[in-house]
Amino acid sequence: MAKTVSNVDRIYESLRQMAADFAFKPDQRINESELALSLKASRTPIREALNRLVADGFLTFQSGRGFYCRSLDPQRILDLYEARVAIECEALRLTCQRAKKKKIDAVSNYLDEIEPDYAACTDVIKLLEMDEEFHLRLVKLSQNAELERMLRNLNDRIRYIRMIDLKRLRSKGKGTGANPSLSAHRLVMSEVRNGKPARAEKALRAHIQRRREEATEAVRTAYSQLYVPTG
Amino acid sequence: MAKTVSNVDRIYESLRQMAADFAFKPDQRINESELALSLKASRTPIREALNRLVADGFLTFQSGRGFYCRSLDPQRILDLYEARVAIECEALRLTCQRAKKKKIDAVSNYLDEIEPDYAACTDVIKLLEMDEEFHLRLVKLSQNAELERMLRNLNDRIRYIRMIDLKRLRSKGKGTGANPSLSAHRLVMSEVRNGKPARAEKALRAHIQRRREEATEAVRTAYSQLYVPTG
DNA sequence: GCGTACCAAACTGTATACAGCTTAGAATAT
DNA sequence: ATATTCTAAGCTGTATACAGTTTGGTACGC
Repeated sequence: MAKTVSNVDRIYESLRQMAADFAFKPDQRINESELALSLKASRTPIREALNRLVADGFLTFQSGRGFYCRSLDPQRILDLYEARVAIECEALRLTCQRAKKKKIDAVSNYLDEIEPDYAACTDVIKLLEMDEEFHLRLVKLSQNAELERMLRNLNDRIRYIRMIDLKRLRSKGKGTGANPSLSAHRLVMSEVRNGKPARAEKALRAHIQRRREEATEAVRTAYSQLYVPTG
Repeated sequence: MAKTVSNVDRIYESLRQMAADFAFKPDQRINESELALSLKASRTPIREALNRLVADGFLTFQSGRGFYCRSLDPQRILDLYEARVAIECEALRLTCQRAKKKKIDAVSNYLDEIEPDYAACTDVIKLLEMDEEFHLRLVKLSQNAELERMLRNLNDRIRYIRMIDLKRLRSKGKGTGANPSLSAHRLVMSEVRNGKPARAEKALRAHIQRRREEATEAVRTAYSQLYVPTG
């Protein structure tokens, strides 16, 4: 009957969601009292949660001036994509070294399972969730908890831009049928199953790199969306 | 005349140092009131700092039960070494792609500069500082702020074990003269300068891997040191 | 018109109080 | 002796108060 989730956890989750979605505009000062009011709590737990978000890379903190939303700097976004490559490719390498065949097949099966949804899905958020889930499962195969932790953090911080990017892709090439990500995922898995770590890594690297190249444009779009009159 | 560093920053730094040095024993519950007394502050800023340390991976948090020191699990330490490989090797790859020759040479020069100190140094802490500084400069060459941030965090969390490891190496092979790390560093730099990313990566990977293999034994030693009667 | 000094409002930083939960230990029953 | 319940001490979670700082605006001097 124990309350497993505390108030500060709830607040932290809310704020993280808000930060991920850029409910705070880039470089905007964050008003603690306002948040306390809207989240129905006092400033103390709010500040605790904000501190965690600083360490997560969502916010920055200036002594005496409070918390600020992270800036939306194209270069920093590119950095995040590169960090993803670092984490995911090393995980892939480790996976090829030591993952059980059964576990690998399970991830391949996951791709098969979601394929109908993935192909038909029009909800960008759902789409991104499935994509992240695949990449996360892939990294989990490495059996390295730290790499998994790092990927989760990167996903959180890069999600907003990836969402913008996906929206752009959909609106541009709508009705093209087969999703390019899905086939890229399949290619990676097939190389892993065949025990070709170098080829798998190359495929994964190319897959992420392709998205990375669109990031700068996505950041531009994100700005315009964040600053339109109607939220 | 502005006070650039706040109280909570001071507390955070103190606590991080304590956590890195395992002033809190693995899995030990952390008493906030005690800390407040010893750091001469109230519980509020203490808790803010503790929350940051949770996000940094130094502590864990259980709702209703407070903060706990991270456990000292050999597997988790091995994970950290693998994460280092991920970060540093990708950084190296990026460095070979885009770092200016001048900047690369500067890091090589840094190795030359510290060589006398490095060879003569008997202080394990200083030695580790120089080693970390080299690896950090190497990652900085990649011009990726995120990779740099990640390496700093990993260094903080792995430092204690690396220190134990270095102590063991020194006591075992004392008076052997040339330091194996230094020559490994030189090899990496020389491959980078020659524009051989694959060979540089292989050398760096092997260098970190060698330390990783000793980590389990170092954890064992760490345990025995942490739990001896006299601190 | 431009820059500076000053003032008030707003906000952050921290201490403190207290309610509620957790936990360890004593007392009791089996 | 062992298991169980109860109790009290200690600790965490959060609200609130207030001191000190930052900030934006206004009045004044140049």
